[in-house]
Amino acid sequence: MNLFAIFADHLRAVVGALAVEGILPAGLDVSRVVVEPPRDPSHGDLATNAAMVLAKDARLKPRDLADLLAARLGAIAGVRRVDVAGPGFINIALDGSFWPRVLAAVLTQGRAYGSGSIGAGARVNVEYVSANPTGPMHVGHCRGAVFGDALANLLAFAGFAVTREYYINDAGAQVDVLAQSAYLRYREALGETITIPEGLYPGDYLKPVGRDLVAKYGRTLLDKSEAEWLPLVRIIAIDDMMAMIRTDLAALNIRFDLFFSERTLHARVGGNSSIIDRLMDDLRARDLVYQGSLPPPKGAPVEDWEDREQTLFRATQFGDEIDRPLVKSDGAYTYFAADIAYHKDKFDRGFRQMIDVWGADHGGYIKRMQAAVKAATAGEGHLDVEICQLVRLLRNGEPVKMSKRAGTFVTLRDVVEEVGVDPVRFMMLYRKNDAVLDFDLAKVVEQSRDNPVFYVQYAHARARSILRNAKEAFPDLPLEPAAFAQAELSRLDDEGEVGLAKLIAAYPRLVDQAAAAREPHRVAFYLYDLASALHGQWNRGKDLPHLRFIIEDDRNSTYARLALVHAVALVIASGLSILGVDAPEEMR
RNA sequence: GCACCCGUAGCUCAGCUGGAUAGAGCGCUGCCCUCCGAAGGCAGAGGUCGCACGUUCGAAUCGUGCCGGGUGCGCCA
Repeated sequence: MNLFAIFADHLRAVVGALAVEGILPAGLDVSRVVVEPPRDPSHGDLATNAAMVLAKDARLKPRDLADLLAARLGAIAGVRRVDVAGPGFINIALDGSFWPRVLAAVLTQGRAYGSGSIGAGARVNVEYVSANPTGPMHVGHCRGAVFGDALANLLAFAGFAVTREYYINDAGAQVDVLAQSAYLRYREALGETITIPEGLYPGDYLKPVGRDLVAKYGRTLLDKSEAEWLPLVRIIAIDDMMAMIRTDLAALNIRFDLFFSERTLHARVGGNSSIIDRLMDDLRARDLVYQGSLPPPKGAPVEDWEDREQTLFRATQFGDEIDRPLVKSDGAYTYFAADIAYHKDKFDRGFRQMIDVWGADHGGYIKRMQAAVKAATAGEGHLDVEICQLVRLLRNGEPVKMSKRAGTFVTLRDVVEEVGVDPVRFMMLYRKNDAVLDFDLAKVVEQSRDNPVFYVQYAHARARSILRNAKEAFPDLPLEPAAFAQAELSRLDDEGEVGLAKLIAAYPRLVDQAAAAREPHRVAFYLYDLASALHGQWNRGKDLPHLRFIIEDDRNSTYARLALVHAVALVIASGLSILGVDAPEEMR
């Protein structure tokens, strides 16, 4: 039950009816009409810009059109008053019976409240993390992982059919380096003293891989040439790295529907052409690939630039700034070529909408990838790319020093173990994804108002606590969700109570908008507001005892307020579950 | 040199896709526990929305140009 959507429908019906009657021209474009909560609550419950947006096409003055619309809107059941204000705003005030109806809907729908409006079951593929399988995940991966996961949750809640996908970069040179590094650890596990040369991965996390290789192959790999052992070692190493990454992700409560291997794109089984080969054939057939050379970048001089003929994709035809290479000088495909094939594969698996979550350092690749998707899917596929900016890790305001070479980089697991999943997830989402984020290890575990994670969880715990206490005061009151719908909700007429009801009524719209904008942080900020309203109402009961949620000698008012509290708890729990954060029964 | 992101209160940030008097936390000042969880709440002070033009009935939001910060810029991944 999205109040704002309902009134948007009412409005379209009114405009349609006026057109039928010949009062307004037919076919007015209502796409810019919005129904939203007015910024100032004294203006009413709903506001619309309809008159101002439609005035020009209707050939009426905004105020006159507003009067016309207002008269019709005033006739709708549940509407108490309609005003025209300012340049032509239409403000709608609902009568007191309306908020109880919203609450009743929440209590009936339970956790389904707010879900499923805009997705309409459309399939969406969300690809995120996709960290190289060459080591444990570090903090840098954390934000993209949490953002992608929460975005997927949000879209699923908004009614999309979401597939969560991880792209394993297991085909490039870096996994050969991984295999070489693992082979050294294998020899080490067999008793040799090793030194790890520059360019290989020095981390201790490869020692277990060495032991796994001994367990599987004994000493037999020692006699083989590199060309022979490398593929064998590579498989084990990648499997072990992916197992480690899955464990890291599990620590953040993140799971994927599909891990897609880049290697499968390159594979030529039984002498057949690979998926990338077939993509290239397709692009060539449509004259989107050619042999040519690129101009050197202007400005910043590139050392040892040499003009070179290469295989290029006509990215400029699809909005990119320059054509992009698909084949390396050694004849292998570029990462970009594989990536095009991968996205084409997603499209062929039935995804018209694809969302990729990338780190800030990949911002320069968005245009070429979108161009490629357009080209490879003949314009039918659509790729959105969400960029997660850097995270600056702090401790009490001081930057945490990290150096990969010194082995002092902080892993994702370190952070989760130090502060816990909930603070990590919430704080990573309590900022727009395209803004740099400061993450202070000391502050996020503080249990105070400074810490929004705690503040929101506390509101939920407080609501649950009220319900527990009510059970003692009124042992015979039925506190099951369904029974609450029988409460006399019209007793909720205090402004603080109505304020809470209005916030609850705004939740479905918020979900729609956050999903459409791909912005899970809006859910986090909304929850903060809702928590604040609950804490506020609680404290009003300190000064004004008749406003307390539990009134010992007023069973009916208590019951209505418990229904409200229960609805608040439901919505907080719902929002937190989108963020992947726990909604605790009590704080410890 | 070019592309993308950011610039809002002393600090850290929201601002509902162009609406009405720009909001919150921290910090500062002053209040509120014999009372459902004070791990909380209320009030006050504090802003030329980086700058300048432009579009519009209406701009923090859209366009153009500057200024400042970040990321990236032929075969790597």
